[in-house]
Amino acid sequence: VKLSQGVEWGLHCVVLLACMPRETTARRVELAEHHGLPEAYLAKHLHALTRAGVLHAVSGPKGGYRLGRAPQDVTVLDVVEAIDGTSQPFICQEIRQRGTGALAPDQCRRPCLVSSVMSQADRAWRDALRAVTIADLVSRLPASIPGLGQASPPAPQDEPHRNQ
Amino acid sequence: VKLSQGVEWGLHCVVLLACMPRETTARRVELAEHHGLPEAYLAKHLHALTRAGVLHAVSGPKGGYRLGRAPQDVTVLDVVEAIDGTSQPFICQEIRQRGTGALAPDQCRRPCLVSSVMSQADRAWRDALRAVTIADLVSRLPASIPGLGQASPPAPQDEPHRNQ
DNA sequence: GTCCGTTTACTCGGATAGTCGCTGTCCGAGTTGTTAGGG
DNA sequence: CCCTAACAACTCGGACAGCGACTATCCGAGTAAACGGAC
Repeated sequence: VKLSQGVEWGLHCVVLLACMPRETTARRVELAEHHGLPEAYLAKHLHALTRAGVLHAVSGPKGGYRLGRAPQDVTVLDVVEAIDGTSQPFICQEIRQRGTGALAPDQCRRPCLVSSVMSQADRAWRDALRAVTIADLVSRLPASIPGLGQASPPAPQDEPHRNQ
Repeated sequence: VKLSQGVEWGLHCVVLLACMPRETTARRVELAEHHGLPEAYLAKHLHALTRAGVLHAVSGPKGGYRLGRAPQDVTVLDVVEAIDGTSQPFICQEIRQRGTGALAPDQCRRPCLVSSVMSQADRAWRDALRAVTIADLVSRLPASIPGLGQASPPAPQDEPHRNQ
């Protein structure tokens, strides 16, 4: 059981985008610097989120990312599946039909019990993630964490050439 | 989200051992050939199960593996954690305290919301696996799948030297 | 016949290569705002 | 003054190395049964 760290990055970025006013785009470098993340690698995950429709990317100047759907229509599961894939963690190899103790095919009409238990657990996990939306996370934020959109606009020339 | 295939092997082996009469040891090669699995690699997972106390290993002739506890006292989660480890799939990196949008330490008294949701989902997953014991799986077996312990004992010299 | 010591064969356990996917990084294609020139 | 067209800068998207974990395999340490000999 191992979960990609990109899921954490994607979730925080999506929550941050949901905190901003609608139709406002945030550039990739802004999201990266806001969280202290490598901007080049973050691009990979943001692209995956765009492919899944969770985010909407705008090219060119004044471009950036914004939410593809309303915050209450984006679940945590959507973000997780967009980044880590939709494949089930457990794939039954039907070892009950192999080896000296192989069962007859007619004995295997019903799915393997082991596979059934693992699928049920996986369903419980996904249901727990599907029950929480991005809007829920935003509404539960401790206080005011607008973060983006406060420090940058007042200082357009924040770090022009690093030495000045 | 990725699950080791060794979990499937371990679960099937544990169920098979639970189907045999108590105090009966099954050799590693028997378990491997019964399921059509590589015997050398299966050793790694069986050793992990032994380390966790799920299985009990006996060395020497007439040795082998047997259950370390009663079937109703061994949960599916025990097997999964023994093979895949007990570490949580999601580890919060506290990125909310990094970057330009870092929060003050006193703002981070409560755990990160993202981490909280992921932990809750993980708990649901583990609870689903903990609710099922090996005895439950054995009782739900379709018909009679004793498998092991029927072909070997009647033929003590099954394959003495491969050419005979 | 019984007991004991040696041998022997058999078991599991840990150390050793190979391969796939996540991690991390870079440069190019596409698009839009800007600007200069002409009408 | 207005329109048009080329320019330029900025954005995201896809292709390229590096590393760790799972996969797969081997041989050695330890143990208990079996056997032979002595009593």
